[in-house]
Amino acid sequence: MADVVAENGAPRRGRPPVSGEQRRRQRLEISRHAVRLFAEQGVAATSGEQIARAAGVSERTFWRHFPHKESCVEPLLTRSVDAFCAVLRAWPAELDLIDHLRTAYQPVLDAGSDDDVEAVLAVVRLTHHEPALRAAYLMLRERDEDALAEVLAHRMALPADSIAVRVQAAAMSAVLKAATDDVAAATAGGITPEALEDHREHLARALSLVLRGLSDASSLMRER
Amino acid sequence: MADVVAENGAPRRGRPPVSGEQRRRQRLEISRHAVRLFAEQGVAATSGEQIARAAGVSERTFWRHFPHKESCVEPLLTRSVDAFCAVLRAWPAELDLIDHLRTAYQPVLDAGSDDDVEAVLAVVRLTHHEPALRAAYLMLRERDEDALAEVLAHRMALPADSIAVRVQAAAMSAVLKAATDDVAAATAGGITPEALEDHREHLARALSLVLRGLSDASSLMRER
DNA sequence: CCGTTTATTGGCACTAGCTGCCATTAAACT
DNA sequence: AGTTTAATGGCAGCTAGTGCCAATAAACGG
Repeated sequence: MADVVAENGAPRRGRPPVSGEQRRRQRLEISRHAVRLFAEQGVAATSGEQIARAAGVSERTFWRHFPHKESCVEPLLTRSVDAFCAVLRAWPAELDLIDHLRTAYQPVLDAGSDDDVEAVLAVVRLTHHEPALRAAYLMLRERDEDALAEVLAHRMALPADSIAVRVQAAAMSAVLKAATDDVAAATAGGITPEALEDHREHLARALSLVLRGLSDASSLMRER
Repeated sequence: MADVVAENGAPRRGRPPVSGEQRRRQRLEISRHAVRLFAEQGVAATSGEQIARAAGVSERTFWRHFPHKESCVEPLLTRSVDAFCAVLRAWPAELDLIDHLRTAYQPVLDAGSDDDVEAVLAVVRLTHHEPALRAAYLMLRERDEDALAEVLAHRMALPADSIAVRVQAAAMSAVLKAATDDVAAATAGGITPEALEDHREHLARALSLVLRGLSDASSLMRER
């Protein structure tokens, strides 16, 4: 029987490491419990032990999955930004961004179930009262900004670390953040399709405005 | 002799509370020691007790001044952004931003002594390896974004929470962040006047580009 | 100079977020 | 069953950070 081999050719033996996919699912599951508790009783009042118990794992393994308490929100949040990046990646070269978003972007919904959408919005709302969560949120957004930059770089046929791309990615990210804060506030009393519609339209308009202003990036390329 | 009275009219007695100015100076002084230690031996390896000892206060009062270890960098960093805001505030209505910056903006130098400038840049460099510091840095930038928004709102005669203003402030803040990261990297081996010149020119160009794109904000005002 | 009043400081105990270490269990293959 | 490696759980321990109270400092009026 053919041996299972690692990429480097060494024949693997013993229990195989858990797949990245499975690990992500585990983290996501814990994340859901953590966010629920955070929303119910606040971050400070929620202990790591409590989250671990709710998620059905030992405290020790909980800390192994999440280096800080606040990073519990990460798995939930990244999903929604990943979805946006995917939409961006699928943006046809000839189409106006605003039109592409109107047809391809389901605001936060791409992220997963309705409960997850509500959870994501709840976290965003929480970040306005919980500084620790806000910090984690901002860190996440900056990571996602890099992902955005890669997509833009590919589209503009420029290096991802060029100034033009970085500025554009930063501007888009800023718009995305503002729009997300808005929709979170607007849906505080419950999610309505209208609110999401507004959000998409709103976002599409602001984004294309930003891109229009920056698309003339040639003048930026002279620098350095 | 006339009694010292509080704003509400109640005659004040006993030891008066320390002035905000004095408090800020104290925090700044501690901040300098903390940043030096962070740079020398890393954040994790620097304990609150150590910072307190270096600054000549008890650990307890240290924690009273700074709720978290990482917030030690705040006093130093805010100074440089405050300086930028002041420059923005002094921006004459008829002048092009790029020209105004060329004459009025001394990159990070407005902030204080040469040592402080070096310290600010050192912190920015540190944030790239120390996640906790990065998070604090991002929080700070977001606070400063609000200050920026107020300046812009006044200039554009729009409410500070209007979408147009917020997007513009966010875009400017993003540019400022990227430029700051750049100059910090460029001066890693020592500060040269050329590097600062480049930085200013660079920043001025990117900023006016962003503003040009967004100055046509009327289309944004239709939303909502 | 002395008492009174209030603000700040320092000391100490204590909670909670995390980490390192080791024993135990689980999942593969022979 | 036996071996090998990965994941988990339990426990000790360390540090960041807080609450509480005593001590000191800075104002004032006598």
